[in-house]
Amino acid sequence: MSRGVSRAAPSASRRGTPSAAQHRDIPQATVTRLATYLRVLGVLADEGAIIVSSEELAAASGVGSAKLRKDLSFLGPNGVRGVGYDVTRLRARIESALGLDRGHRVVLVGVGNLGRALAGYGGFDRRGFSMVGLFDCDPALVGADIGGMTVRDVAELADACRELDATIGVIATPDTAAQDVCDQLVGAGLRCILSFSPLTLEIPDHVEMRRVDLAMEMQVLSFNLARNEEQSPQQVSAASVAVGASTRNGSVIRP
Amino acid sequence: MSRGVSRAAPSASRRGTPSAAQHRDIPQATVTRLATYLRVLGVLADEGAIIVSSEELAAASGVGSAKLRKDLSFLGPNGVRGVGYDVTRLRARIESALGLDRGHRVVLVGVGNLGRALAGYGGFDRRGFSMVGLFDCDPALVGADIGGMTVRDVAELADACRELDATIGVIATPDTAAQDVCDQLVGAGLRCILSFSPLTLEIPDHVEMRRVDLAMEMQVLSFNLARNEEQSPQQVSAASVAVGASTRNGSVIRP
DNA sequence: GTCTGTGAAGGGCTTCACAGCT
DNA sequence: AGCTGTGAAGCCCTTCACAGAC
Repeated sequence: MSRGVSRAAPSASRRGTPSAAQHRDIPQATVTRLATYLRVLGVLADEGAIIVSSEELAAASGVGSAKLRKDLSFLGPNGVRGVGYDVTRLRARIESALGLDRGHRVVLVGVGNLGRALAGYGGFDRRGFSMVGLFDCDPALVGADIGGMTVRDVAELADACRELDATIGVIATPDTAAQDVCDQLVGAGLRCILSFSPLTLEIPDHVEMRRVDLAMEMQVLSFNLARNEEQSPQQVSAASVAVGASTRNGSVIRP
Repeated sequence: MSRGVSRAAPSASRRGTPSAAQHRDIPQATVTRLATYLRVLGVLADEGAIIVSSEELAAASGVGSAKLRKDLSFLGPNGVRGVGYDVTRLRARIESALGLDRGHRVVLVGVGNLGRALAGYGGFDRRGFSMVGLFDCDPALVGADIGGMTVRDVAELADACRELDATIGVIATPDTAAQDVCDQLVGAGLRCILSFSPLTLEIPDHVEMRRVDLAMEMQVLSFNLARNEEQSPQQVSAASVAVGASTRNGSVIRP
């Protein structure tokens, strides 16, 4: 994930100012789940919930309640003992911790089917991201209007990133173009890249990159199936078919 | 991730027959990386590589060499000391371990932009999956031809799954339809589901599910950016910009 | 009594360093 | 001499159980 120079030193664990020990000490695994809690809280808020307990929020998020409380405790005290968490307050707290209150501006490169799916995905705006630029190298697509935005030529990419003040770049191009696009995004000063190419793209250490590899997800799924079948060899055991009560709409407090 | 009944007991750790201790004891984290190694080995094979060392394969995969060797050791001895790994043999070994040699048959529900991107994604066939059915509920889409396949009505889903002998179901529908489609897939006997809905879908314990949440990936990215900026406050340090030598095309042995 | 926040115990994964084979 | 395979040490994360606030 880092180009050259043996693994970026994992040192750096002493806090700079005692004021903002916000980000550093949160485990990576917790960060991933915070994003989940945030989404669930959004649903609860839409339903009009005001207070939610760790048990309820955990169930709706698919984790254990102890884990959830531990996760939230990294952000400092958030709830009221004997009562629960204030939905609105907790949401704001997590958003702030994840850095979503800074209004990220996203550029997307590659408007094939995947790119179009991303461009049209309403979930981004709702979660603090705004799509500010679409790019492609296909002359037939440049100038086209997709979801209210005009597709620009990828040749303008680097300049446009600066001009648009983009903070996140998304690569949804064919594999052959991925590294080149990546280099351009990095060259333009972007430090956050989300790639849908299965290739291991090379980036300098200061750039943060996440990769979503669709085929890989299926492969992991395939393995887990094999593992499960080993456990319960032939047939699905009757016990595991009997499902418990759904946790949808628990006893969340409403106005 | 499991519906009802407090967490499936994590017991079950004794091996059944000593013959096939293949699947059980492989750590989840290792499984994820095996999928990565497999892809990289594919590239190496295409380039004509015959033997590869742990150092080279690790670098191309973006992990440390010790970790790679440890990962591979879970599959038994695979290499030759003092030499390296036989590319073809190792590939076959990993494919077998991941259960990819059983020829998974995939049905895809929801052929919007995302669904189309998945249907047209060449990477699946190349990695042991074949798309056998496309479904949608939109009458305007049913009957349409996408990538050589005819879109069928989602009403036929359950029957078609059995008839097509599908082993993996992919949900690429809007959120509102996700749980319903999921229930149908489970009802038809599928035990492997890949969902692109951010919702926490409810499934019985014997079904394996993976979720890809695009907005969540961006949120995690956002946090990591914030963390990095705390480390090197204002400007990118000059040291981290200096990138080392690329590891592309190392000294892999060719014919 | 109820539900949060947290120290402590436990388990799993990573890293190290080297024994062992070619 | 070179590279794999692996015990052992260390670290991170999860889980448990309960103290503490309301």
